[in-house]
Amino acid sequence: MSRYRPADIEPRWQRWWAEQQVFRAPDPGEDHPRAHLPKYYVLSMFPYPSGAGLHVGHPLSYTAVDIVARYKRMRGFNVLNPMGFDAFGLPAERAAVREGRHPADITRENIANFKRQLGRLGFSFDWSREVTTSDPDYYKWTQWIFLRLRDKGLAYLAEVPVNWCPAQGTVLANEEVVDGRYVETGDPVERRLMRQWMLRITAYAQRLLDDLDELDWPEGVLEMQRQWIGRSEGAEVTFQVADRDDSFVVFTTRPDTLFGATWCVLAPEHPLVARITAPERRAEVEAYVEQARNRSDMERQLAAEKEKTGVFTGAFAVNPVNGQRIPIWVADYVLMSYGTGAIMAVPAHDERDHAFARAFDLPIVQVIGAPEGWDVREKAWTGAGPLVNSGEFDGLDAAEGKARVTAWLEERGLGRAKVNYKLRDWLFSRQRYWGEPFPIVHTEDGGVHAVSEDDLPVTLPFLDDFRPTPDGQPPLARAADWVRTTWNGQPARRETNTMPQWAGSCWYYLRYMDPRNDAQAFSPDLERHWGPVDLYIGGVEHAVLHLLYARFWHKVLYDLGLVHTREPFKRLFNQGMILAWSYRDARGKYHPADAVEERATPVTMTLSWSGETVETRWYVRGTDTPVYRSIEKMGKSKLNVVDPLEVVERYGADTLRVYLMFMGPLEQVKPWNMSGCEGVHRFLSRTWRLFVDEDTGETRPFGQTTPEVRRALHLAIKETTEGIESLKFNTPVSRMMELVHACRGEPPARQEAEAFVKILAPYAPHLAEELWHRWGHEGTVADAEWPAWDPAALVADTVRIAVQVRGKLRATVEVPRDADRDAILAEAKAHPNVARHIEGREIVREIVVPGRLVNLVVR
RNA sequence: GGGGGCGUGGCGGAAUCGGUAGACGCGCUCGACUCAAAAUCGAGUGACCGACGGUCGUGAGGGUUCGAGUCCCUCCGCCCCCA
Repeated sequence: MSRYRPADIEPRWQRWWAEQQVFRAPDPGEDHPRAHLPKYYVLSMFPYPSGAGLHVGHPLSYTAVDIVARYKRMRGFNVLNPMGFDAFGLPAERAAVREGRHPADITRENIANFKRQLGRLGFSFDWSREVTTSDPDYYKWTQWIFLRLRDKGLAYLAEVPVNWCPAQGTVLANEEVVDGRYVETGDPVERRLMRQWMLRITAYAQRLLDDLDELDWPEGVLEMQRQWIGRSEGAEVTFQVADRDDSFVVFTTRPDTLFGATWCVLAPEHPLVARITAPERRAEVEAYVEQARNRSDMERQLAAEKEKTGVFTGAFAVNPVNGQRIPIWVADYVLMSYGTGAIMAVPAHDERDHAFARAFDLPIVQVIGAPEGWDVREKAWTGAGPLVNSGEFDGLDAAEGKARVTAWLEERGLGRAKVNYKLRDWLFSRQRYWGEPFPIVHTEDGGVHAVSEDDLPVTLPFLDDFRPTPDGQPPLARAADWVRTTWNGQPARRETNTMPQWAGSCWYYLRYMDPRNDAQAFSPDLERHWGPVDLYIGGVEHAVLHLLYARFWHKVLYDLGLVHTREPFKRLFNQGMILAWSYRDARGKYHPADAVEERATPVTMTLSWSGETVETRWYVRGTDTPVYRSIEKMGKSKLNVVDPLEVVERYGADTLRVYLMFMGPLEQVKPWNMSGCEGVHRFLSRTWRLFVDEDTGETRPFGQTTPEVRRALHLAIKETTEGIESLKFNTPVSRMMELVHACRGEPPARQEAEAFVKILAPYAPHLAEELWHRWGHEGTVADAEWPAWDPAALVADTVRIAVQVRGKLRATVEVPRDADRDAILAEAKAHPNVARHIEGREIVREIVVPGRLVNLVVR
């Protein structure tokens, strides 16, 4: 072997790591040299094993996690770095219907493919802890946890509106419905009430909000979670319906503006609507309610931004503070699922109410003092000010006004202070086959019963048709023998809904701690040892739902005494998406990157899809068809997906890993550029050549370490150490490149060479392992001790000082490191170009920043 | 509409307790080696001008400062999340 050939080196070490079980994380108490070390738990969000296999986005976060894992291990930690598969889900079920195969077979094959691909990238996963959410040994415990939630009253059945597609005979997820149609087929979708399992996550709203404060998470994610939970403080106010013995409750964050309420609005679904609507208004109200019924909450709110719609019921309410009769309207921007499904409108001080008042010519009464000249009939005043037109409350500020009005209502039993959350309970059932069955049976008397723990797991029955039944029941209803069962001797039917894909990912990080336990979901002792996750890396698309759901389950388990921390993930980090060039001809047809070429002469083309005219130098190879080049998200349809194994075949896994890190900050969105791999590959080849004679293939003897190399090395150690700790993986690569350049082709002494290979090891583990063993080490470089940098080695004997005259750079001078102010100034002024600029002028100020610069201010 | 993030060479990016803008890499140019090519090595590479010097330059405009990519104000554009 002579040249750097990753194809020879990498598989060999991958095999060796697996055979030696180098990355198996021993449990405490095990007879293993690493068992007594302090733990460090790093976690990559586990993948959904899609049929498309890995794309370069997967190894991006896995490499970052792997670097941290290997680094922490070298720093003396017993590192847990597991991997598994989030294997239930719709795509496998769809593929099964399409291909006439079973989702379990498809999933098994996809997982095998993922593992084969992952195995080629040199990750230090502990595969002995692999979990798959669709495995009965795993979902047995997902079902078990569901029963614990049910025991605590956190799981219940409720009639809730779902997206029902009559043509497909199935319920659809919100994201599958756009403009009231199924996105794939265009079939109409309606809202239908169905009996569904719900999880009472709202019971944990305040804790989910409060405990965010203890987390080391990106600010953006914390903020998204806070907004999703959506806490607001205000009051509930009871309004009597005029001339009737009926009342309704509104939630408002502005009880201080109650005197300015000039009408109320009920949600179309509000039960009172039918009762209070005046006979002459009935037709119009019913038509409006019917039309609103089939729109999702989000659509309704979006539409309300553009145009206000609503109808008057003909009924009036009595404003409890001033006895005024105010009209009751119905409008679809008021949602039954938020607050109480009813609001009071204060147009003078709320922009949405103001727009509504203008649209329907409703009265506007000012109750908060606005700045001089502000006309609330023209524009709502939403700022602060004293209460006016509010009887005994006049003159109070907003905070006191809120408190006093609320207290007034409370004394009279007309209202009370209330905290409201946007967060809703979690719709936890799906009408799908490929998910966890509920461990629930229904008896004929309407009883709902948990399956006994001894009978878990409730396994999925075999089916060969995964469509809903013709009468609209979920696919599991097709398994008649499975559905029919008994409970305490009574005939019973199994629940035919399944759990959503989120279920399995709510607790997988716990199963990794004790993956083969068949008596418990996980042992509390092992959880006490390994938990919580120290570092969790994954895509920002899971910023809200997955992380909120997992936190919720964790808190429930905490309350059950099964986990010892309030939060599951101490530190969170999101990797940015990797984009890629795409090439489209004028008609919009995509061409793959290897079918296009760049030419010297630009040409203009008009893009049929946007009408834009653009200039391009790119053509379909060998033709005169110009193509438009742009950076887009990777996608099969765009023919711009980069397959990591293709990179591995061309350059090796080490190159892929280093390039992924070198591209830029981990969290940033950035485009893939294959020729960037070239540069990284050159760096690794240069490193190889530094230590291996290319002609003979022999390991070269160590040499002398020059001061320059020593300095570059310690700079690289510092940068790498600090970079990995702070998850800035890109600049350490630059420092290592500089180190190799500093060597000028001559190997340094053993100590420096080994230190270099140690810091390279987390990034390019195969190359590092190869050199480590060539130098006579028996064990893995992953067990070597992380090197320390010597601060004294970082400073050079002389420093270059910039010399500015009036803030403009005029020269640089080299001075001894310890030169004093006068010496630096003398040296600076002596420079001919500096002398030229200060000649004949008066120096009014001399600024000296030691080691940095001199600025001479002249007049 | 609300929240978060980002605008730096031909490209990815570096430098933010204010202190030489463009590290490192890609690309490009030139040179060495070679019959030649690949590979490798070396030099150069922000723009402009009267080039050992100078002017301009970090989305645009203004401000603070001896000094601003970095701090402050106004504006423009892009991305993500939510409504």
